Amino acid sequence: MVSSAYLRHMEKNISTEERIKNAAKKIFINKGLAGARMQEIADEANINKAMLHYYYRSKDLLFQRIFDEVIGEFAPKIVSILGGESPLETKIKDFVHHYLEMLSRNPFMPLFLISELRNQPEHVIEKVGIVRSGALSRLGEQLEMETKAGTIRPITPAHFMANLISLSIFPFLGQPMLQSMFGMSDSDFALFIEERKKLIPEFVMSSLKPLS
Amino acid sequence: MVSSAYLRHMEKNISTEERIKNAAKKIFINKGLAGARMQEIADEANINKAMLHYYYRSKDLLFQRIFDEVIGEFAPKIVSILGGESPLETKIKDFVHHYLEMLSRNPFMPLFLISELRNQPEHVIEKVGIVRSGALSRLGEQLEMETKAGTIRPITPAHFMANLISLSIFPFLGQPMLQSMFGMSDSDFALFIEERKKLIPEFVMSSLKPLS
DNA sequence: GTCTATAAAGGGATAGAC
DNA sequence: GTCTATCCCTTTATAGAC
Repeated sequence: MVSSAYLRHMEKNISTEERIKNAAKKIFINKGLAGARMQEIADEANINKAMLHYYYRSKDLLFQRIFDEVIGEFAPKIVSILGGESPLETKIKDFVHHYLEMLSRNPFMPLFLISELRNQPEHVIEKVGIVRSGALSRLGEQLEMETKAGTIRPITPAHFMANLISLSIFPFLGQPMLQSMFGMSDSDFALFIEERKKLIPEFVMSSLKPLS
Repeated sequence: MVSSAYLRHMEKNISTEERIKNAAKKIFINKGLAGARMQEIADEANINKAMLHYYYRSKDLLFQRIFDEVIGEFAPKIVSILGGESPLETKIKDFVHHYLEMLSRNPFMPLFLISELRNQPEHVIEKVGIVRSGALSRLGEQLEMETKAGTIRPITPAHFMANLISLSIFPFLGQPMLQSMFGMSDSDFALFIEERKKLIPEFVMSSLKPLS
């Protein structure tokens, strides 16, 4: 038996906790751990500071929760796309399409992840599970197989991944720079990213094409 | 007439000011504006906190000085390489070689610049002078000319620059990630970057090659 | 110019009433 | 669960002696 008082309690509880998490995510992503202020998070969530500590005990714990959650949204897709059974070209297209789409909605996520990643790289890699899952070794075998078959030029998984990730993610990191340099408005930039959905796979594929 | 007392004074003055700047650069680059502590900078410079304020008045002013100076080291080379008269392939090679070399010595500079750039994008672009100098328009004309001559596929300057910068700079931003993912030691990573000096120009050139 | 001591502000965390 | 008030440590900045 569940009392209606209990239900009301849980509703409010969930709602406040969610509000805090959303507020904290926004502030942390924009300012980082060191730059974020508990007061700012509280204001964003329309509650007072004491509530933050009531629910999450400390700034560090709150941050850790947010950080892990963001990684959880960001990472598993990489593993499933790259570790899957699709042909190389499909993987490249899927990867680029999925991430440009996602980053268009969350353009500050890369800077946040990369900044804070430095403080706990091993924790993150473990949490992402890209190594543990074997996705990388399967990708490596795929690259090796295609090389032997003569369908692509030889390339190591590290360089392949570095190229793919660089081309997809960096433009969001350099967005202010690119917009200033080329006088792009926000909608220009959105169009620019849209173009890259086609351009990056072409770019990567043609660089892999064997020299005839 | 310049007294020897004055010279001693200036020597010490320059020396202390330099020491502060070097210390501040190191701390700011590693921790960012919000994460850096004046005490830490003072310790690094082997002086006391009061000196920092004596020379630079406030943390914000000290930061601004450092930030501008770092940009001054980083940026002009881009303008001179890309805005010059060399053939496209030479520009690509020069760009990649110069920046991978420089970033190998200063691997934290990209994160620092990109993080803090968000707070003052227009100031930076003006300071860099890449637009004002006309380097970008000259590069644009060069791309257009080569396209008309049929020596390369059509590409906009924005995408060209985005590709080149992404491939060169991102690996340093993602260094912890790449090292964890592929189990690279520091010297493995150095070798990885060394390989990219050849790989990136090949990669970019082959993607520009007209479809036969 | 350089130091010690201290003021002043900022910001994370807790106590206690409701 | 939520609020107000407050503690207290950290950090920036200044005063003042040398």
